[in-house]
Amino acid sequence: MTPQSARRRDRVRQETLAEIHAAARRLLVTQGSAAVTINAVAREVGMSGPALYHYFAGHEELVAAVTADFYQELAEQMRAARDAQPPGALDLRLLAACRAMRVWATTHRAEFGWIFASPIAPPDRRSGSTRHEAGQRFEQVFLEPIVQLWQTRPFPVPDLSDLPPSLRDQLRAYSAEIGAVLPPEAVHVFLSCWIRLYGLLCMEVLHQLDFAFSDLEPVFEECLRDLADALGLDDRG
Amino acid sequence: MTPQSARRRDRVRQETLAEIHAAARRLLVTQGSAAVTINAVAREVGMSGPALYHYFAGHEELVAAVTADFYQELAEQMRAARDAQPPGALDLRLLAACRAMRVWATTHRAEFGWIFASPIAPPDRRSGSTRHEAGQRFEQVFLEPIVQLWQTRPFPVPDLSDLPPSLRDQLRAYSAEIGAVLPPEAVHVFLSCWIRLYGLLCMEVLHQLDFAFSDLEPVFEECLRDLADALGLDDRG
DNA sequence: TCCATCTCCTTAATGCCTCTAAGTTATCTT
DNA sequence: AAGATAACTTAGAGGCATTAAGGAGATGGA
Repeated sequence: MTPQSARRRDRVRQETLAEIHAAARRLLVTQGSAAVTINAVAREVGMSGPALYHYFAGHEELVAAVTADFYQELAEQMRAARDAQPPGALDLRLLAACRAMRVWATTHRAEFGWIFASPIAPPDRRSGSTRHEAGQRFEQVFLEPIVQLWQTRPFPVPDLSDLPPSLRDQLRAYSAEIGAVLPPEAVHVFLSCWIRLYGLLCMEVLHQLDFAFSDLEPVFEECLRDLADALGLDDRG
Repeated sequence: MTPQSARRRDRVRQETLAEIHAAARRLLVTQGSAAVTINAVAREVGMSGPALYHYFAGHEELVAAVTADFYQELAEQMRAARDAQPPGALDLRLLAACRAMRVWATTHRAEFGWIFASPIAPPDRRSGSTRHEAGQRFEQVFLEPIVQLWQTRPFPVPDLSDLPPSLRDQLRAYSAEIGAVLPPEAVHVFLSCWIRLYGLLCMEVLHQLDFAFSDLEPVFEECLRDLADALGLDDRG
């Protein structure tokens, strides 16, 4: 066998794939989600329609692949911002990750919106799907510093026995799913923070707050202060 | 003139219009948002394609009209739940409206999702659009009891001078927009509550919390307790 | 070196979609 | 009764997703 050729062929394929992803993204950003069609993307990269089926099983798969890119890029940005802070400064690291999330979301509105409102319904949450895994990695960036925080300076948590049984069970299940790095009651705090943060960005990007706000930055900062409070952080960041 | 005939013709038109709305909704619920096409809707009501253009300028307008229906029905349900409580029980009235919102959202997932993730991007927030007005009425159902609450038993508010100037300006602007029925600092509390409540439902319906929760009812109830706290409500409801 | 094979791409074709145009029929209006 | 209007039809252009069939060139074994 000639690994030389095989390698080259593979490299070309990867380059084409990257071009396709870039073209799809360009179309999304410049012309909206409806413009991301197989044909348009193909045109953009100089192929004709059906050629894309050598790279994706269909439109849905293309969308999923691009969505996974976005998750990854977002997670990467957050991770970078987080890791730009000193390893010991857990507070700063967590806040930096949060702020990086909003910065990415607002500077990449189309992409961020695409993440949770892509034209594919219902959202593909199958375990094992590329998108699901990318989403997991994204959540992970938050989870990690919170776990560290929990281990070095535990934040206040509710008493498990005060929570409704149904909620308790779900917290236990998720705690198990993440490898029990957090006990259920700490999972509860983590998820509450996540919901407030991500929910706010979700509404912002979907224009659900335009009726009252033109700039959500101070609202986001206030949300961060709330979370810092809940986690016992020093939020002078 | 024969108002008799004119009235009849108009009645028939309204009936057809209602049939169209119903068909679009049926398609949305049973086959997802992508199935709501002009052609499919027309087929459903027994007309052929272009006939629908006598009722809507195009696909986008049809979508907007159906979306407005949903806003209206949701607002109606909330209002009904609210008004089923005694006029004096502001706490119960507010909580009832919130719970009705979630009940409608979860029993009409497709419709609720359609409200903020309809295939039309960017969301149509033009003042004067049917959808914008419907949205306003929807928010109104919340605003009203909060205004009453504010007038009869003011809830704690932040000091305006503690807020960043940009936020202050936006709160002032929105306060003015709603006719100054709430001062800016009370608007801040109102909007914070709204964001948490609506944001949670938004994430639930868009499947953004499936990774951890299968039933968000207890999470929603906890959120309600937080809001009740913030508003000084009696939340034994 | 030759030839089978595989990869990547093409065109053709089906059937769906949106939307416009033109024509028909039934229903007002006067 | 005659003209106007509303509601609908079919025809058709142009785009999209997807499948099928085929061609050109690189790969790789003989």
